[in-house]
Amino acid sequence: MGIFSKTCEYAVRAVFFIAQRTADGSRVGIKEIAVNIDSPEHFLAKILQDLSRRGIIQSVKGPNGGFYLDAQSLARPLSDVIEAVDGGGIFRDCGLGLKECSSKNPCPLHHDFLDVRNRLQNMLESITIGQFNEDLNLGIVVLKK
Amino acid sequence: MGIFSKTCEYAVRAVFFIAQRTADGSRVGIKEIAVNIDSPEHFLAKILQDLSRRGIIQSVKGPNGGFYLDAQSLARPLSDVIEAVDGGGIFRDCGLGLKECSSKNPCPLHHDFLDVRNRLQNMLESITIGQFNEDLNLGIVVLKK
DNA sequence: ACAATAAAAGATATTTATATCTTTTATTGT
DNA sequence: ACAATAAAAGATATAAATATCTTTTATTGT
Ligand code: FES
Ligand code: FES
Repeated sequence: MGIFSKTCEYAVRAVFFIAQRTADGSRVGIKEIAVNIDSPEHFLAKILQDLSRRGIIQSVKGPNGGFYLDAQSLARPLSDVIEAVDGGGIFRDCGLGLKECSSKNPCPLHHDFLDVRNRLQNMLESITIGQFNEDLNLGIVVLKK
Repeated sequence: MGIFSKTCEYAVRAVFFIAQRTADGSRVGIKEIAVNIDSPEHFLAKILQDLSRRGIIQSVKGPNGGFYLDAQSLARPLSDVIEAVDGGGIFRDCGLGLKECSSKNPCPLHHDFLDVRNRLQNMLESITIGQFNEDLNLGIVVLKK
């Protein structure tokens, strides 16, 4: 596994995809999302249900229903998705697994980890969910393969 | 889980502990290591067996036996331990889980991830297993609690 | 009202990571 | 040779992450 759990990777890819596909106010269904971000459909459904309950994404049932993002959601920092799915541990926990990460009783790598973690956090807090819509449209960046 | 697997966290903590405890040429047993880095003994044994097979740490059986590190091992970069336990994925894989991480078909976060990953890699490649012995002796850094 | 649609929810299955226990092998000192 | 020691190896066990399948609920258009 990488920096995030697989679950979280799916969540971020899905959220980016929904952002791009529903910029015009339409909705996109779970099947279409799953196919386009290359994720297991039913598993992704669970993930998106959870994000929907938390208000990070929006959804409507029934015909013409699906997932979408309102203006507020599009403006959210990506870190909100990470926190919702994986929790904030990646931003805060000791890189060597000590129960407490503190500059009082630091592990040998505390100083270095703090730096890497802060960079990661700053990066994810300054990226918004909607900011790649255009690049995705242009094919400059991709969400599968 | 954090940036590394739990397995890998145990491995790094253990390796640091062995380095400190055997700087005088002695050996340290699995039980003592486990207690001092707060890890499950038998599980850690498996991990250290693997590191021993790979030549990253040294061990001898029998009375006065245990784990230790030769001069070469003390000088190893910490990245070798990470690579041995978790594989190099953390240094190379796409942060969003795309099968290939490439600047040709990049994910939206490719640029940012590349930076974070490279920093992490540089950091772990420039840290040696033995370099915290003194800080550990002085209690400036710790491996448990 | 009704039928069709699509997400939500519930239940279950599979795989991987983590952990424990037992037996074997190598080494040492007597 | 022998008994004691400690890691290595083997066999299971448990927990968590990942994945699939089925049933229910909300919404829409007719
Ligand atoms: S104590 Fe380990 S990263 Fe802070
Ligand atoms: S393609 Fe995603 S990090 Fe490089």
